Amino acid sequence: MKIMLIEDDLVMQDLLAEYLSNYNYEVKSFDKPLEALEELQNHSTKYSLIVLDLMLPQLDGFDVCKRIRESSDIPIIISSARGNLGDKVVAYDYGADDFLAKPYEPKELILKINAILKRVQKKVTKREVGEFGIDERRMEIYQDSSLIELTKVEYKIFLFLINNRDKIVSRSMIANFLGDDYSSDRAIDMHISNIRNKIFDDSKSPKYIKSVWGVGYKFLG
Amino acid sequence: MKIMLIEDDLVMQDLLAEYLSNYNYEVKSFDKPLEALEELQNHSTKYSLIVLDLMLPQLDGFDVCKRIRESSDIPIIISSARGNLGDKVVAYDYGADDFLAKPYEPKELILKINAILKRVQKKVTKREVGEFGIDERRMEIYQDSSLIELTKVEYKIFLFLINNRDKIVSRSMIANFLGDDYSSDRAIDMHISNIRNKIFDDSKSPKYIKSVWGVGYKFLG
DNA sequence: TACATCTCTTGACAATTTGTTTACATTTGT
DNA sequence: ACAAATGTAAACAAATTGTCAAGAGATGTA
Repeated sequence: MKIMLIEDDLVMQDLLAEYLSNYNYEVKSFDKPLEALEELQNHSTKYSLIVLDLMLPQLDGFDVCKRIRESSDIPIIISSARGNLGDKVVAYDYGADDFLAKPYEPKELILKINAILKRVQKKVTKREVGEFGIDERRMEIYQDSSLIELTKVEYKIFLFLINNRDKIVSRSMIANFLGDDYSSDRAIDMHISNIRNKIFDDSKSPKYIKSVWGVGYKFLG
Repeated sequence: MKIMLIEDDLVMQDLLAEYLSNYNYEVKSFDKPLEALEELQNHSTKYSLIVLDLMLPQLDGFDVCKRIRESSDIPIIISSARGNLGDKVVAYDYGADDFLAKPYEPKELILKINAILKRVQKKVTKREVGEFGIDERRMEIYQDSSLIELTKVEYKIFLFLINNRDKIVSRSMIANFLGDDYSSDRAIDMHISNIRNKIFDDSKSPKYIKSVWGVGYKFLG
């Protein structure tokens, strides 16, 4: 589970990152909100939750919150030294999911994170797309309620395709989604081929994964 | 994705052009607004977005904004050294999509561009032109709600024609639109011929794609 | 550690699909 | 009628994809 931490106080940043990592959360910290926003543009799906500090340089924290909401529904916990009611109201108004007044016990943060993730997980985990069932928490995909035995990379690619159903997804988008290291086009083709086999799809007359010549692949929803 | 940059400060121009190109945006810069307007008259469909600086010679930036809006809906981001509220209001009033007060971080510009394009993309995807339905996200064109199976180049050419409906489009404009490498006139004719077949059009008495002798082609809307 | 096993990537090449050119018939404008 | 422009079938060239098989990399286990 990956958490984005936006906090300009570097000491605080380290502290929280360390603390959260003890609870098996992977933390990526940003002290510059613009960089955080940029990261979200490209890799928003990587993060499960954002912890956002209000006192920031460059940009007002509320603004950051608003901007995140423009393109994503990731849960946001706002932390601020100003704990007055007005700030809280504004924060919720801008789409924040919870508010934490500084100073706070790290444990409080963990509790809130757990609570929110639990709430959200229930909603997000387990979905149905056509005849496929997706259980993100278990990293499992079912076809007509029977489990498809996918490897990790296959799972990720298939999930990515499903999440972009009917949209064309280029190989470089897939490679990018898989991580920062670039897989070759051929490697991705191979994964697609293997996935197709496992879901009994046929590249010539595909029912699920269509090749878009010269562009990429498309999951037919 | 191509962006038009209207900015009279040449240093700034270069800086931004370079920066944007790092984000895979192709930039065409203009320091003279009149030239920009002229370019838009002829090739407005090439551009996805305009970044317009207010402090310009010859013509007031607001005026430029207004004039662009007379003939096109391309998103406009206005950047200006005067960041006061009045300017902002006027800018929005003239149809600008966003406002950026100088000095600003290039990153902010990127974020705004991404945000706007995303917003617009959603709206633009799926349109109807005559009996044709266009779904740009899926890269698909339908005729009377049945899918036309076009190749990549055919798709691009047909889209280009549709986007210029009732306007005459020369072969060189098409070649230019396709990319930097030039296709021969004959090759384009061939594509047109193939498209015509797929949409059941007849070159002799065309219902959709008319040849304009000595000039090019025209999509009849 | 050493071994078996599973996973991922790569090279290679055939099969396929797409794009361009050639060649010639046809049409158009003067 | 003539030259220039267009239409298109067919041949050709180029690009992309599918997948086998081999090997590199991980992971688990005795």
